[in-house]
Amino acid sequence: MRSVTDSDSRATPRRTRAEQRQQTEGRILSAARELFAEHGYDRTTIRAVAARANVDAGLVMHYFHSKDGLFTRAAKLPPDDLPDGAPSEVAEALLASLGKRLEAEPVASLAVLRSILTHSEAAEGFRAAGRRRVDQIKTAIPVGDAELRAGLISAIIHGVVAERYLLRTSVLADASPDEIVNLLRPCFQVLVGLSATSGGPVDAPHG
Amino acid sequence: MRSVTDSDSRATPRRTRAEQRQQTEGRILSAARELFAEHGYDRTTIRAVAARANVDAGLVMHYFHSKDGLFTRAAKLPPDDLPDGAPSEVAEALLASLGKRLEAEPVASLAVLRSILTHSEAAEGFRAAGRRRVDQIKTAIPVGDAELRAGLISAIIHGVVAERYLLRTSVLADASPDEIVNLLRPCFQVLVGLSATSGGPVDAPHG
DNA sequence: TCCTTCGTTCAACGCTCGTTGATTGAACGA
DNA sequence: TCGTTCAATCAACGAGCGTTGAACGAAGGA
Repeated sequence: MRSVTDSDSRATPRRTRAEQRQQTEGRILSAARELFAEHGYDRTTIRAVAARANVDAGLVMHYFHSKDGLFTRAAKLPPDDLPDGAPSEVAEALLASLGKRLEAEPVASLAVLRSILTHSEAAEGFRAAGRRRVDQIKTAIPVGDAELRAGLISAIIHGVVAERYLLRTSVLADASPDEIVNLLRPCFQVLVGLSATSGGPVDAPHG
Repeated sequence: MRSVTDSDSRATPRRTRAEQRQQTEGRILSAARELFAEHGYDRTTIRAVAARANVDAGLVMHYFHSKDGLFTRAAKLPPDDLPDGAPSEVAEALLASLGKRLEAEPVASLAVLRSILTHSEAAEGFRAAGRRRVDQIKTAIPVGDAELRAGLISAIIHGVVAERYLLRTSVLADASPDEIVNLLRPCFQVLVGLSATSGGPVDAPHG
């Protein structure tokens, strides 16, 4: 219950300036990620971020120059690369990646997702990531409408994640990741060009 | 290109008070729906709605009492009832309903959808509608995890609609409704409990 | 006709927000 | 040790917002 980042930032004065700054910046970024994920860009106040990070609002401005700057830094996502290969492998890789996102809340990713519909910068970043994903999937699907198929898979993933974590639709919020992944498996297989009943592990319907 | 509701609300003074009021209210509601759908709840200003409706902001308050009141009225949706029956029929009905929503922008529905992630009232209305839909679908699916299956279908529909109209992801925004519906058909059939290749019209893959 | 009703406008209040600039005091380099 | 750097605070500005209440003028009823 006791850590270095306690309520008073000057509790342990035995730190170099660089350490101090890095630590404070980190605290601000964590607070920002949480609040952006919880309330979205517009409803998240610089003052609120500062308060959660035990810091003055002016300091947030000093470090990140603007609210947009803070969001850009806080919502920066590592590019998720799925291995290309046979369609069945791609389908399984997509399902595994989805499963991982359903195991534990991906806070930074939720910060973007929550703000996507009302903040143009978040939307643009999301579209760019979507294009990358579509291009990756496309190369593994040997059909003419590969782009649309990849786009649909993307839409399904984001729809499920959004309803589970942002909207907390009870059905999806309570389900186990495995249940969801198993039900979605035939969908992904079909969209990837496979028949629904061939290739990859297919579980019997639950219950 | 010419209608009674032109820029000047006093252009045709030959109207009774009730007509006048109803007309102005309608103009305000249309403007509100458009702006809520375009920018979401937070970024839509009462002043902006009033300006688009060629009316003073105070009048909007006078008629709707608050911004929330305006949103509630503007975002009121007619309940979409899909016929219950055999799983295959339900799947087709869901696909048809999706197809309709993909043919023409459903503005009122988009106003809700755009505001869902940041406005709690919109979220609650959405969840309620979702529960109704899930209950409807559930009765037609004879398996144990019917609720989750229905929830997934819901999530897919909203994911697709959101990416097409709100995010305007190029792949989904440019595709024809038929292409989307046909690709999604096997997914819905599987989720509804059918095998992907039996029952209902199944098109050959496009291209 | 006169008084009431009501659609509509206008100016303003109070609040919150992003942002700024001055200021303080401790860490730092010479 | 002394002057500089820089993390951090504080008070304030200006803009935009939802909301209010007074005021005006045309429609409606007696």
